[in-house]
Amino acid sequence: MTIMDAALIAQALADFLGLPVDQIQARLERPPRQDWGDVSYPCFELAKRWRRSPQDIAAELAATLPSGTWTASAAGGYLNFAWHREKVLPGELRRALQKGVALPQTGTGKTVVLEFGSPNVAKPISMGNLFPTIIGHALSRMYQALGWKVIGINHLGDWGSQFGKVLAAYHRWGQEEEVRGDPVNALYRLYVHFHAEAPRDPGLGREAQAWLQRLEGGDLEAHRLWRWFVEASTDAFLSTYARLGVTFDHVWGESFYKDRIPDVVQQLRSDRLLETSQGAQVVRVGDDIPPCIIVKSDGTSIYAARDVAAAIYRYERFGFDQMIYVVGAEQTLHFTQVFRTLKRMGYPWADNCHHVGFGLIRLEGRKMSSRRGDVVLLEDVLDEAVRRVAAIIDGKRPRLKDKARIAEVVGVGAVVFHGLKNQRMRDLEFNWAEVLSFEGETGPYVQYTQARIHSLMEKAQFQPQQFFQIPEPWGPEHPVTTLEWELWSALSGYENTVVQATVKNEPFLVARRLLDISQSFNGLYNNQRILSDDINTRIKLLALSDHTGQVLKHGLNLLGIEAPDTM
RNA sequence: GCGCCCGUAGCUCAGUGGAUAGAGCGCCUGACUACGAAUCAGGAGGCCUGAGGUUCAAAUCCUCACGGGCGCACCA
Repeated sequence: MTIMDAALIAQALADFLGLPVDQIQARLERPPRQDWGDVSYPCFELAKRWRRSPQDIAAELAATLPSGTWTASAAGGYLNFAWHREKVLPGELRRALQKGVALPQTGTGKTVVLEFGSPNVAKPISMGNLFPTIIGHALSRMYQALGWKVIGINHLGDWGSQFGKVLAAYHRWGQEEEVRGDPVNALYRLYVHFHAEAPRDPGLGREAQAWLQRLEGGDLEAHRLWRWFVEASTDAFLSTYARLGVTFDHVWGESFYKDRIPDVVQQLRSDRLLETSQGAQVVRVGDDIPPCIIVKSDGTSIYAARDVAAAIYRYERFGFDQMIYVVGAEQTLHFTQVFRTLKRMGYPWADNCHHVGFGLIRLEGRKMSSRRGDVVLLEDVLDEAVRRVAAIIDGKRPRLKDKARIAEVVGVGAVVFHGLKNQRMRDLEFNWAEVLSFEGETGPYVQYTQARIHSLMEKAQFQPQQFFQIPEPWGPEHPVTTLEWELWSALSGYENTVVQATVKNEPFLVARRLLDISQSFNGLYNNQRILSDDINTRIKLLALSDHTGQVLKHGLNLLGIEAPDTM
C-alpha cells in the first residue's frame, strides 16, 4: 500500500462511521475534475439510510472527520478528499525511483498456456493476422510481468480440408520451380485459383477431399508435399514475427496433434459420449447449441477434434492453471463446443480454458477474404509505415544515427499500437491513413515522449541520488503544480492498470494509460521549464520525468513495442 | 428465425451506477533566438440510436424495438 492508497481514506471513514471498510471502499471514486480532489465519497446512500440530506452529511463529515495526509471538503452531496500534495509526493516519487515499476507478482508459481498467432500455412500473413498476433504477444508479456510462467504456442493451420485444396491445386496447376522460388505466394495463388475454379468444376472438390484422405491416410506423396509447404511457410512467418519481436515457445500446428485424435475418439466412445448423427460422429453439448462434431462423415478429422486433443495434450504436458486462446470472435461457438466437450469428458480444468476473442479487420466495409485473394498484406503495411517514418526522419532529423533501425522500430510501433489501442472486440475498418498516422493517439507519440525524456536525462546527467538529497522538493514556497500533480496521478495508476488489463485480457487499457501519461507529461513539458536554473526545481522535475520515461518504456515493452532513445 | 458482439462529436474511439459526458483526427486561432513542434495552448462541434423500466442517481443495469457486424454440424 502506498501513502496515496485510497484504502487509507476508506479505513478512516469506516472507523469514523462504524461501517465495514469494504462497503466504503466500493463507493469511493475519482472526482470528475482534479481540482475538486483526488478521492470522493458520495453521501447519497447514507442520506437515504439516515433520512438526512446528503449535503448535510457531507458538510458534517468534512468538518468532523479526523484528518490525515489529506484534506476533506464537502461539495454538494459529495465528500471530497485531497491529498496534501507537498507532503505526499516526495515520498511517493522517492519510492518510485527506488523500485521502478513494481507490479504485484500474483502469477508466481502459476502457468498460463497462451495460444496465439495461428496463421494458415500456404497463405501470406495479412492484416487479418494482426490482432491474433499482437494481442497474444502483448498478453504474453503482461502475464509474464505479473509473474506467470507463459507458454506461447503458435497453433499453425497446417491440417484439414483447406490443405486438401492446396494439394489438389498444386497437383493440377502447380509448378515446382515457382513454389521453390516464392513458396507462400505461389501456394497462395494456387489456393485462390482453386476457389475461383471450384464453382464451375465440381471435380475439384472431390479431388481436394481425396487428397485430404490420402494425407490423413499417410500417403507418401501427399505427406512429402505437405511437409515441404509447411516448412516453407513457417520460414516466411518467422521473418514477419521477427519484425514484430514476436516469439513462441512452441510452433505446434494442428497436425502436431493428429496422432492423438484416435485416443480422443476412443475415450469419447468408451465414455458413451459419442453419437452418430447424419453420418458424423458428434458429442452433444447442450440443447442451446449444436453438437460438437468429432469425426466427419467421410472419416477425415475436423478442427474441433484437433482442439480437444490439443487441450488434453497441453494439460498433460504443462498442467496449466489457465489456457487462453487468442482467436477471432467468430469462433466463439466453436470454443464453447470444445470446452463443453472437455467438461463432459470429465476434465475439471476445462473451466480454466478461455477464448479471448477480437473483432474483424475489414476492408472497405467487407470482411477480408483470403479465398478471393482480397487481403492487405501485413508486410506491405509495415513496409509503408517504415518508409514514411524514414521520410519524416530525413525531413526533420537528417543527422539521426542509426536511421534505418529507428525508422523500422517507429514504423512497426505505429502499426502495432494502432492495433492495440481499442477494445479487442471492436471491428477495425482498415484505413491506410489511420495506420500510417504518427501524431496524436499513436505509438510514435508515446515513443517520441519517451525519447524526449531520454534526451533531457542525457543533457542533465540526472541521477536519482540527486533527488534523494533534496530535503524539501516541494513546500509552501514551492507548491506542487496542477500539471505536476496530473502527471503524478496518471503515473500512479499505472500498476493497477496493468493488473486490470491482464485480468480482462485487454491490452488496450495499457495503451490508453500510456497515452494519458504522455499527454500529461507533454503538457507539463510545454508549460514548465524542466531544466530550470533553480536547482531544486530542476532536480524534482527531472526526477518526475525520469520515472515517466521508465513507465513509458515499460508499458511500450508490455505491448511489444520498442522504445528508441532517439528518433 | 435463434445466439453473440457493437451503436457516444463530421470521422476513429475513451468513459469502475454518481457532480458540467472526454480524447485523437479533421476544421479555426495561437506558441519554436528556454529543455526535441512526431509537441503544446485555445475555439467551434453532443437528444450518448429510440422507447419503456430499476434506482436518491443511468451513456453505464434490465426489457423491447431499430441499425450494423459475426455465428448457427461435417471449413478453420
